Amino acid sequence: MRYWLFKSEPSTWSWDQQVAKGDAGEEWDGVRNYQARNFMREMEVGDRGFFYHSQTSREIVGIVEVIAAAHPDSTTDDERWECVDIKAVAPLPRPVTLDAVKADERLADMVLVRNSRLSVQPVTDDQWEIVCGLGGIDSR
DNA sequence: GCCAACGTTGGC
DNA sequence: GCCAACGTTGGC
Repeated sequence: MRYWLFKSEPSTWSWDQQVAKGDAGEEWDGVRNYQARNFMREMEVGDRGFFYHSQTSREIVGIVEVIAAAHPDSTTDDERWECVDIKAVAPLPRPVTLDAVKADERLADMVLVRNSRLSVQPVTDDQWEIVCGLGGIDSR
């Protein structure tokens, strides 16, 4: 299993909205960036990811699971763009802020720090465990 | 609200 | 194929 990070502005699509979708999940649509799309193409059903709120709160707030592999993005006719479907798995008991990530030298290489503009990012196994630890959750 | 960083577009 | 111009993102 691989790990990822999904970034969203809460005013556009928030964790609460994701949770409200339940196990049915939702398309992670609207991505118009080749790097982000390519990462989604690599995803497999069962992969897990962090849900990150950009802009106003700037923190990792929950864990999601990929429930459908990459398929055409229903919000555009442009066949270049694809997306996966994800569902909310659990909130982090203690959201991990961007400041906390930056303050932890073990996380210095996270894409979130290195390339803050990329909206879909890979997360290493080590980074996953560290962030889960900071968030107060068992990283199974 | 500002600005730096980055990606995309289009003229040549 | 290069590069300037432009648009967007996101941290501050």
